[in-house]
Amino acid sequence: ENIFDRSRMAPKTPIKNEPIDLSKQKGCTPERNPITPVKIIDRPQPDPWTPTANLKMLVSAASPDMRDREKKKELFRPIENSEQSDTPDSLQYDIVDDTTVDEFEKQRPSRKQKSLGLLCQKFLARYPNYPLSTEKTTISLDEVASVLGVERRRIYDIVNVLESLHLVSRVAKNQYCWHGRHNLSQTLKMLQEAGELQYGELMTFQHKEQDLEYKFGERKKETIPHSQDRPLLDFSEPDCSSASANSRKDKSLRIMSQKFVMLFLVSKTKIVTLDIAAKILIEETQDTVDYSKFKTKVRRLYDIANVLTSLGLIKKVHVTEERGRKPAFKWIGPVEFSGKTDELRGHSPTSDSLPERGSCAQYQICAAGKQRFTRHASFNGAQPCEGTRRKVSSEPSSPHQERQDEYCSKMINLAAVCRQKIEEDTRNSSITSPFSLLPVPGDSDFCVNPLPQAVFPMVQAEVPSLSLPIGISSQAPHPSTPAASKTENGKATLVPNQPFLCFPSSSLFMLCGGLQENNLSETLPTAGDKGNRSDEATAVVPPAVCQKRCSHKCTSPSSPADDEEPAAKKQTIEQSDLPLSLVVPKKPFESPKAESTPGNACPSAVHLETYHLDLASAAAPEAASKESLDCQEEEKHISKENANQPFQPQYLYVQPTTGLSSFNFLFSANQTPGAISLSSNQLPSLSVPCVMMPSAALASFPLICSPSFTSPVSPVPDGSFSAAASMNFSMSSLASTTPVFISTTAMVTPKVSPAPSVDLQQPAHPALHLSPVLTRSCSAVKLDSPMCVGHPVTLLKLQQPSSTPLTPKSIRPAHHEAFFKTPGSLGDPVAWKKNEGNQTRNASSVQRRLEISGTSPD
DNA sequence: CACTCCCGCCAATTA
DNA sequence: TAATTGGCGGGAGTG
Repeated sequence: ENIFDRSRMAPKTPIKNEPIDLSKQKGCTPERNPITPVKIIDRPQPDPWTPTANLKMLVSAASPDMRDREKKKELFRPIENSEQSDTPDSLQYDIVDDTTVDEFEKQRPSRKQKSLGLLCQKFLARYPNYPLSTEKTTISLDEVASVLGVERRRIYDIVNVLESLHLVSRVAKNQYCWHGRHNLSQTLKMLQEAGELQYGELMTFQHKEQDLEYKFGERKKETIPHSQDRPLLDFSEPDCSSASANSRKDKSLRIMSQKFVMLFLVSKTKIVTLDIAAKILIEETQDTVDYSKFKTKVRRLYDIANVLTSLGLIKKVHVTEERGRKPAFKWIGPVEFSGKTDELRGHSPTSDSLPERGSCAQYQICAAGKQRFTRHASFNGAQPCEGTRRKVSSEPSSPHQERQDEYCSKMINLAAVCRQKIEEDTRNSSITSPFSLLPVPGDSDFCVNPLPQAVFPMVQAEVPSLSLPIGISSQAPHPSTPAASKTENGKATLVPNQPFLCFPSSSLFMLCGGLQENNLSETLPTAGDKGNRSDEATAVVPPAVCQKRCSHKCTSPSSPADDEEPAAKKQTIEQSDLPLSLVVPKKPFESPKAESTPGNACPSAVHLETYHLDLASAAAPEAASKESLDCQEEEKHISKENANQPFQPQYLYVQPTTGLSSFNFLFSANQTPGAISLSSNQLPSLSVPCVMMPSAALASFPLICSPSFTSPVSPVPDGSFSAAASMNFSMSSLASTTPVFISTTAMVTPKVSPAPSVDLQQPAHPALHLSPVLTRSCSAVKLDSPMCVGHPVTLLKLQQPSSTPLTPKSIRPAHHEAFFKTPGSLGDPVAWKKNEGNQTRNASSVQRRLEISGTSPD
């Protein structure tokens, strides 16, 4: 019977008949494959496209479960219909169905004919876009596979993407329920909202959207979610998905698909380049990014894009950048989604759940698979771009703002991703694996002191703030591997005008004074990283060590408080519930500061995170240091005195940990007055404007303080140190390997004795790499002694010359461009490949990823 | 050669 | 334990 059906079909769309790959099914003998001798040769498999082959397939498919037989029959009919419909869609493809293709073609179906997009079209043709609500259409994978003449694997690809958009839902093994597009708008709306939360914030700063050719321009809408919104997103229930849902499955293709769609929805231009999307996705998913990962992501994106294209949601385009033409996809689906939500919900039960799922999906997704890492961070929309951008631009060479913009946009995206991750992690941690978050008390190796109040209360409403669960933030403890710290090149550079410091290497963070008058008392819990998946590693690391480091370096008292950890955990957990709600000021950020400083205008949202240290570098001293920072029981008070230059943004740089997957956070120190205050208080959340940067970008940079700062960190009385201490980011860690500087912005006062301060403007120390951009006036000091306590203002971590082996590239001074660029932007994948030195971790890896152009500052 | 992305191995999950 | 799912990446097809 089947055969007959098949045969009928065949005639209709001979061409289209895909080559069926029955081979898998059973031993189909290579019977006659007239057509593709080659393959045949290779494999004994029969050629699919022949009717017989098809029959075989069908039979084989059917046999397994006769159960669906009837259904199949039904299905088949539709299929026939579908075929006809198929072709039309093909429009999207340049390819054009060459339906005209000769029969030869038929025989040897070209790749295009076997494309996933085409297959998807056929698949879709089988089902009505808007099925009657009354009738539920079930989809049998076996059937479909056999009917379409493909392996099931391919069907999974399609179904997974469709499922991410809720066009179908899995009801049982081998069974999917077709919902059609009724809920599509709702789903998209949800995704858009979610996307805005995640990515949209970033958008704020793209004022320049115009420039962006293809970047994401995001909407700045005020839509920024409030903490409240979160609940919506809440992934709280992974459940939503069908029973099986939680599995890793939620992890990849489905999630990736949703995120990919979100990018489009959030993008002003509605155009997303593949590489950017891939990077974003990678960031989310992976700690370590390497070229192969990138390639894999791209492959997956093609898969997804093909399906979305078939759905008529996107189409392929090319964006032309300076670098050249890049493949991209443009959203051609609906853009505005008025709230139809009602409808959505109304739909089938499965569908009902959908909305939730959709919202949560993203988060869930992440959460699902990865508990291994824990990161906590929350951040709001960032507005950093400008600052960042500027910096970048500051570079002498890069005149192209456009690019920078792009970078910014990319970064934004990345940041969003990071945020998402963090959230997820947080969630997870709270939910599932708290441990991951916090080291077990016993374990605590981390120097981190959980600040009881890790949380920062938000001070200023104006600034978009994030609230982090305190615990989370506080926890930073994880064993950091000293090695890691070493690995880094400590390059510290100060950038004139820019108040922030960057620690190139992994674990550093910077605080910059410069807060405005407001005294910010910050407790930066940021450090908390925990051992991620590498808990083990962390565990391994003897706490003592950490402490040592801390103590040793950190003059600051901060000691890893193991004890605290428990508390921290608790907090964390609690907080987790809290969520990382993002508080976003609805207003666009216009912090006065920003205004004041044109360049830096972007107010940044603060992102706090807790990273876990890289496992790899088990002992990340830095981490410790970070924690230590937090640790500092004291709250850090950073007073910003520089009223004068209120606006220069100051950032705290948090070293990216693996968990973060290479993101660096910069917290702006100087916010609008009072904007940031981190108090040791229990405030669960902290709102700080910050900028998040892809670590990669940072990696290459040795940023440092901006001299511009006139007023150093608030001189906290003894706190100065304390301040410093507060800042102290676990200096210990820093100290361990890399020399850190803390200095006021203007100058580095190297407390560190060894090296006298360097003149800012000089590029400097050989040791340091100053990015060209930075070059302006940067002062870098090398300190042998890791820490400089005295000045609260800036910490610099200098590279140690030899400390870690750097790859040549890593060594290179990064361009300013590099700074912002995402790895992908950089271009050569090749660079990525380098990652061999995993140990170097993020920083190194990042650097590798990124191509840093090597203009060495020398 | 770069871009696409098919194909199918094989691990993770489920039943 | 077998079957279902689906991550993943080699490497082929296409331009």
